[in-house]
Amino acid sequence: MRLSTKGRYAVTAMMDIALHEKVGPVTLADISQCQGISLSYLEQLFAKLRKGGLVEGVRGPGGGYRLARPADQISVADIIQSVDEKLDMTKCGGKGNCSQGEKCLTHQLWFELSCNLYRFLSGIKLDQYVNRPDITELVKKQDIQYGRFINRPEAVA
Amino acid sequence: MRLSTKGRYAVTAMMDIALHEKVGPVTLADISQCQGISLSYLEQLFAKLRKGGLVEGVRGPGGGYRLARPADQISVADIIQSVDEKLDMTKCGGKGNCSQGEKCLTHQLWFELSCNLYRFLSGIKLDQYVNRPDITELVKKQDIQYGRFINRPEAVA
DNA sequence: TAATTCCTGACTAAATTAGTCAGGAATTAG
DNA sequence: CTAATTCCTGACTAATTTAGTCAGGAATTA
Repeated sequence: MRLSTKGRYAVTAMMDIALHEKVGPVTLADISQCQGISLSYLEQLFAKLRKGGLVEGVRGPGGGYRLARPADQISVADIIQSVDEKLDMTKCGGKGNCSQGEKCLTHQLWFELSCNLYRFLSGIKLDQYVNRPDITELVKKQDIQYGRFINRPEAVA
Repeated sequence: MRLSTKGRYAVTAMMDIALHEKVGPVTLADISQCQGISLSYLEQLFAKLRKGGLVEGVRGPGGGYRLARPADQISVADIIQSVDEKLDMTKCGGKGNCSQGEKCLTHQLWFELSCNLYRFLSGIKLDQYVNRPDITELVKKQDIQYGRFINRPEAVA
């Protein structure tokens, strides 16, 4: 489990989708513009998120991405794991052969730390932020600012 | 706050020192050999740990590094922060000007997540592992395996 | 049929991580 | 005092990861 800007990008994008869930699928072009992430890079990340079973793509006009399961069943850990592949922080990848065939001195340390960190990040689900009034208000403002859904009046209603 | 292999190296090295605290200063050469980290890279990391006030260097024969304060006052967060510099995960660095002068949609999200993560990692202190019998036993075994303190019989006693 | 959007793969650039090298400064043991 | 040990510094290189670019194809809808 690594925690870098790559993971932040992924979580940010997923959050954007979750926050607009009721409106319909969200295009990568919108996310790219509003969150300031390059479109092509988003496509790389979403290839992984799709493989991870977190989102579904909807092609054609009016399409975009939507969550593959409810927001209360998607955690920050799920997202980071999908894009960062590695799960644990032990040197040996959990095999326990880090030091001349035996477990190294810090194997247990990292194993436990990984577990705790994973448990912590698993506890944070997307819906925790979606259901917050202060956040949803901010979203509305910024959607207007960026002219989002300007040619989809049915979406806003 | 980033969490990468660099941070793992730093924590691993610090743990090695903490686990041998009673024996005396630990040399980077020993850490390098036992933990499998390049000596020169360790020197880079320890330059930062020293600046961060976590360790003190002792020069000359019999020297090495020791903790600058008790092990129960050094957290994993302290160590990672020392080597990875960045503290928070917001795009703007906490300034709140991420989106056209205003806070971006996910500013609050990352701010809070950073706080929580920091609180979590701050809670894990070095002494939690030093005081565990299973770990200290492992250390002894491996010190013999690597021939550590072979010319310092007073240390073992 | 044309526009939209996902989707794929190959490529490049920048940043970070990791390691190398050469040498100097402080300290201690002999 | 001398030599060995160890920290300490800075510049350099290599590998890996992150980020972005580009070109084009596939599915869908208006």
